Amino acid sequence: MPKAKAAPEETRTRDADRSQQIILLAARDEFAQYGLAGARVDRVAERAGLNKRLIYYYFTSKDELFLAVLEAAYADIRAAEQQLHLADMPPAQAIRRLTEFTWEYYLAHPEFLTLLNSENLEHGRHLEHSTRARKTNLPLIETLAEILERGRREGVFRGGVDAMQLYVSIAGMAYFYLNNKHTLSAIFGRDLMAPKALQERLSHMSDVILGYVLRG
Amino acid sequence: MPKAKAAPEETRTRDADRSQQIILLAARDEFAQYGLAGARVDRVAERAGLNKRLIYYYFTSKDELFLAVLEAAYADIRAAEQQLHLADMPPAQAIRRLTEFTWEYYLAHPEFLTLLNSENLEHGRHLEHSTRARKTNLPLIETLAEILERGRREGVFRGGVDAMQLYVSIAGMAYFYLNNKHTLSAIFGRDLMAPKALQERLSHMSDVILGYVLRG
DNA sequence: GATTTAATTCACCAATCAGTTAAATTTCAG
DNA sequence: CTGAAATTTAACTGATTGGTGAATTAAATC
Repeated sequence: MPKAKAAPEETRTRDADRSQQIILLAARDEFAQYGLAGARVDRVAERAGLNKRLIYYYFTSKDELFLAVLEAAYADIRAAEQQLHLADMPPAQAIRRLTEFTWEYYLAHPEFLTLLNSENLEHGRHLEHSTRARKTNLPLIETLAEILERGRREGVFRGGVDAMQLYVSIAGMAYFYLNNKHTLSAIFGRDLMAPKALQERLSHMSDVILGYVLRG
Repeated sequence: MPKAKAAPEETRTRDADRSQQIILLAARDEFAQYGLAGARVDRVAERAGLNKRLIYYYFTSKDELFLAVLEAAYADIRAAEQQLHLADMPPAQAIRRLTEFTWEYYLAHPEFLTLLNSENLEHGRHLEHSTRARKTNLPLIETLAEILERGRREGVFRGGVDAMQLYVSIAGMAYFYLNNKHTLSAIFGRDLMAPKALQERLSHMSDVILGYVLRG
């Protein structure tokens, strides 16, 4: 980036931005796999193929590295959500789409779930000092509230539905299943990750959520 | 003082069972607070007021201690559920009661949530080797399936509802809210643990779940 | 009350970990 | 060309960690 002569991008031996990005992704995987306490900075360096010292050079400490990972994770999911353009859809379709999206995103990004767990285990102490996080997250609830209001005005949705409650329910139904798939599988003796099982779960979720918001 | 002939239980200075129980409770709190990786055996000993060596004497390793804690946690919640006698209630009341119970249990036992998280972070490797866990958990789904079937026969419930799906949804709606209360509060700027907020959450959950199972 | 057995304590690793020190290497503006 | 900034490296540290061998003490049994 900080250079453009004739052939700008070829054999970059040094690139601060790229190094930081590599560290961030390596750290994300490490934190996701082992949790904050179980993660090892040495292993992050190994994953990144970079020296450990560099991690401290760019991110100061393990905690600040974790915060950076967490903020990036939130930014990623909210950015993906905004790509859905829910506000442009008919209300019922928007809710269905959000449900599907949430399910599929959690399925494709299991690291998001464990990162959330780690942060909450520590009472959200990293996020507390992050104004960035709130700013990226609030728009979702606002959009959802508008959809609910629009649906109500059009007479297809019931009234009195709180956007945050609904979002937490959608997320929770997906989250619990996927986050706890190992214990649930062990306990109930069913393979919860079989394609058919995944399909059934999404179908069930949609039934529950749409059955709730749609006017009986 | 250390004597008891006629009266057997008074000032026991040594009691293997009691010590094991004390260790188990101390370990539960430690694992719940810090997760498996973050938990420290030295701190468990400190909490228990007993020597660390004793923990290894009774539980062999940190992992086996964790398994013991986890099995006890499952046994506790399933025992409490059985006390509800759901099978003796009208179907709709039983579902409502189960929803309330799940919410209140998670609220009163936050350690259950984080223990689950820890075990799933490690792909359920402790529970895998535990036949005890499956035996304590399956009856719940069987009971729930019977309730759903009874409700359907009586014409109050819709058909085709899978007991496991429904249970996961009930648990998930409670779990996500309570487990992630810190990040959700930080993000949405609402105190999710205020009495009124808690009441609203349960009310919402009941609406969603009963709205789903009840025949429209 | 002596002896055996079980419960508990003490003292101690060897390995690990987050973070640091100090210096080497590479890039590039001037 | 060169000096300084940017980037990379290896070696180290002080504290911590799960786990252990052996001694000690209380209770049960003889």
